[in-house]
Amino acid sequence: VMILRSRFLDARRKRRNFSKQATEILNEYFYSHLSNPYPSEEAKEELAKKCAITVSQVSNWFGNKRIRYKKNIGKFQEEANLYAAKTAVTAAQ
Amino acid sequence: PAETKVDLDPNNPASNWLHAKSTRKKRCPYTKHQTLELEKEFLFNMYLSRDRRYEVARLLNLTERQVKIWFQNRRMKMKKCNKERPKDI
DNA sequence: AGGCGTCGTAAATCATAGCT
DNA sequence: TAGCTATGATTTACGACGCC
Repeated sequence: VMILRSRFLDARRKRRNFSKQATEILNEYFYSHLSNPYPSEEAKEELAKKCAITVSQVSNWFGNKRIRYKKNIGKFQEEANLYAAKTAVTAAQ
Repeated sequence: PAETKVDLDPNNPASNWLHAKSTRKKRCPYTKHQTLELEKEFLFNMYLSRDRRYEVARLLNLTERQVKIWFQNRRMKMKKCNKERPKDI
């Protein structure tokens, strides 16, 4: 039991960056909802499923993204353009 | 979500989304001792009586409001932990 | 009215993964 | 590999709203 407990706690402690695909999905949502980047609970659940992460992790990601974007919009301009172009292409199909 | 003043983003129209009020107190991390004592109290009871809150605040040199909010946050944390770990070990 | 409850969040801070 | 920074998670502090 103690071993399981410590193994579980270690697993929680060891943060891993999200996969490239997951980050892609989250960014697509963020930049296509830039005027109101607040996903509903349902949207969060869908994103969580698509990204294979938890709803809490989705909430954390949006919280961090909103504040960091706001703090330095210039730094994210390139990224914003990239995803804007991408969704434009998707929409054009 | 909260509603506040106009954004001071002169060049970016994209972010109209809001912020904390300017009157908000800056977050000030509690000391190890304060946190430890609060945790001990929480272990004893998750909800604080008015008298107990006054005592804890006095002992830890926090305001009663800070203690009240700490307990609210702590309960939310506990709820979150329980949800993400339904299987008990 | 008034106080304390939850819920969702902002903003600061922490911890460390993962580059250079 | 030593730093440094980017990134995910956690910690304070509220606003909005609910129920006595």
